[in-house]
Amino acid sequence: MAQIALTLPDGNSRHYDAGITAGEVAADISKSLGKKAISATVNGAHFDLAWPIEADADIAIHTMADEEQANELVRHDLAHIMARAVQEIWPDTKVTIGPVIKDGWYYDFDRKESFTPEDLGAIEKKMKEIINKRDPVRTEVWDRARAIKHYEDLGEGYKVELIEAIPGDEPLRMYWHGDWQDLCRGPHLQHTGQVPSDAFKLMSIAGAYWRGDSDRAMLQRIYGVAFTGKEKLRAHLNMLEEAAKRDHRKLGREMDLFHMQEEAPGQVFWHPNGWYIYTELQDYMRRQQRKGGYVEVNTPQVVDRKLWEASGHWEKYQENMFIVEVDEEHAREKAVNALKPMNCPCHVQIFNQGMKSYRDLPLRMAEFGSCNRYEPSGALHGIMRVRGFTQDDGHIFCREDQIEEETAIYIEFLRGIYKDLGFENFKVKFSDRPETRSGSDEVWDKAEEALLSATRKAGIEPEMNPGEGAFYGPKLEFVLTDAIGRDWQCGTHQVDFVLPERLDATYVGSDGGKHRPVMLHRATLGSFERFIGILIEEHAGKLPFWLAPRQVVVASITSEADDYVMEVVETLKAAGVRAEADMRNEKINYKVREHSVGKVPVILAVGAREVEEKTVSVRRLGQKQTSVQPLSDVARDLAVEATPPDLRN
RNA sequence: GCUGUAGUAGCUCAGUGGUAGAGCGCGUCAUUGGUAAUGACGAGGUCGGGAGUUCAAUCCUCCCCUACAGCACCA
Repeated sequence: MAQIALTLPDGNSRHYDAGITAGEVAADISKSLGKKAISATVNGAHFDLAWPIEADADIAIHTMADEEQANELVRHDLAHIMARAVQEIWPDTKVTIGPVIKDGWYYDFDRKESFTPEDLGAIEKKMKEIINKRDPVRTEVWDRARAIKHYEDLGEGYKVELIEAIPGDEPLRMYWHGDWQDLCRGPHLQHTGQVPSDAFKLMSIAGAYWRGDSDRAMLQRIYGVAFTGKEKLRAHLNMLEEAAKRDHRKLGREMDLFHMQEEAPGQVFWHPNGWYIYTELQDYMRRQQRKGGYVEVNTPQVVDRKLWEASGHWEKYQENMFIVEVDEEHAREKAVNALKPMNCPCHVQIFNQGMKSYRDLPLRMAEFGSCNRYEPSGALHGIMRVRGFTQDDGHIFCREDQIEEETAIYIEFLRGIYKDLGFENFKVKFSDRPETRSGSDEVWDKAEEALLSATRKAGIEPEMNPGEGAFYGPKLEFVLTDAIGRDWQCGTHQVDFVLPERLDATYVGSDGGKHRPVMLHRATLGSFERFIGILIEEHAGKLPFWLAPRQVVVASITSEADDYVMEVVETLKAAGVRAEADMRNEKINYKVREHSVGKVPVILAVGAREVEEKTVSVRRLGQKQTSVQPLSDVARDLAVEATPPDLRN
């Protein structure tokens, strides 16, 4: 029999017969490792202890102490155990797929009756029974025909379809958890008892389309979370509870920032406090854009469908547009308009006025553009995904050879702004051509290459998002996450060769001939609505002082201090600080609590002593200790903090 | 849009086939207090909307609206 050399992480090599399993290697190294081993990494691949190793390789044996591998195995085995539990309780249920995801797993089932939240308890109980049985996990390799026949006989049509969709001709791995069998690429643990029975929890039931296709069957998905130990599960559940407190919908109410109501789904009623944030941000962005060489414009809300037909949006997005029909009495035909769902076609109209020369390029055009989109009801989410919103939109008209430079300039522009707003780290995703698109493949080749190369030159290696581009061009997405870790695209930068063509934008080149400009679509915050939502969750409501809607409350301790309270408020206002007085007949404890809950960053308490000394007692949000300082010093310091970062020296 | 869950006072929630309750908030009065809730009293609800069953519906049935979780979508 052939001999193979396996190299351990410490550099030592051991020699074995080919076909030895990682489990046997572990046992050979030491008896205790043989017992504790759960899996192995063989040449970078995660191996089941039962799989044969056929050639020389680097090998590392894993135990439960290896968090990454242990979590994967525990979660993956739990997916199987849950599917088994469900089929034991409801044998008419069809199984489909059940992958490991962040913090846990899910499994999709097809069953006539719906699972109820109460069922989760029953499933959990059954799962614990299976774990306690310590059933062996067994693996066999079958050829495809046999596997297909097997599933056809069982009536598991989804499994048959899965096998048929797996490319190539390789044999398939079949797993058994006790008597229960599933098609699976593995790896797995050796018996169900290795899964901690107290470190998982079934979280929720939701619908999910088979193969992610909304034209196909709606399955029932059960989500679970799992860890290697009880403490880690508890910590995770605790984290979720904390994250729920940062939810912008909750804080929006508590801080009196905005509300939404049935009559205007997906649209925001901004209250005075929220509008402070909004306008502060807008003022900031306007300054940044002026500094960045943009000209600001403004375009109509209601625009004839002809323009949307010309741009291609009518064809692709008609069902997501608010249609405004005007039936003018003497008009020959009814005018059909749409509320502007985006600004690009309007910006091209401005570009098209008059004759542009290559000397005008790059032309950076910006608009705080209010848009309305009829988003599907299920997509709405607080102020993060809405039907009425305002983008900090901009379009850069430039020559092809300016794409890279403009992209590089833009990435730096965005970076500086995100940094000012407290986002040092953000994801960058690159989305290339989607299936349905405008423009020739040559044009797409050019656009994708230019965008990607500029991004890489900016020192960013984006995450690839194949097929997710806009219909007119590839895009870069700048992604921020909410309190519970969901991704939200905020900034974007897109190359577009198509729209200038469709809307016939031209400029006169140095050769005197007409040329087609390239259009770069870009938004930094994305929309004020979404960005403010993210901002609230990121800071848990404790916004940077300059963005805080209520910056200072001056609270009297006794009514003797009322006159002085007003003096302090006036002094602060004169210094450019948003200050308000609280002279209610309440105890200082009460006032401190109320304004702390309201996330006011600074509370200044004044009583007899402060009146006497012309001082204030300063209390910062989240801090317990206070300090007594001269009013003039405090006014000076807060004036600096109240200044937006781009205006400070 | 799809699957599931939910909608009772401004907020968080309890409750019942015989037209509703708590805490907080709000108002009035008393209290002038030193850094996360002073006390007493009081005012708030056609129980998301519509239809049906019933002597009687906030509660049961159906339809609709909205929200939440996930899926699909996201110019």
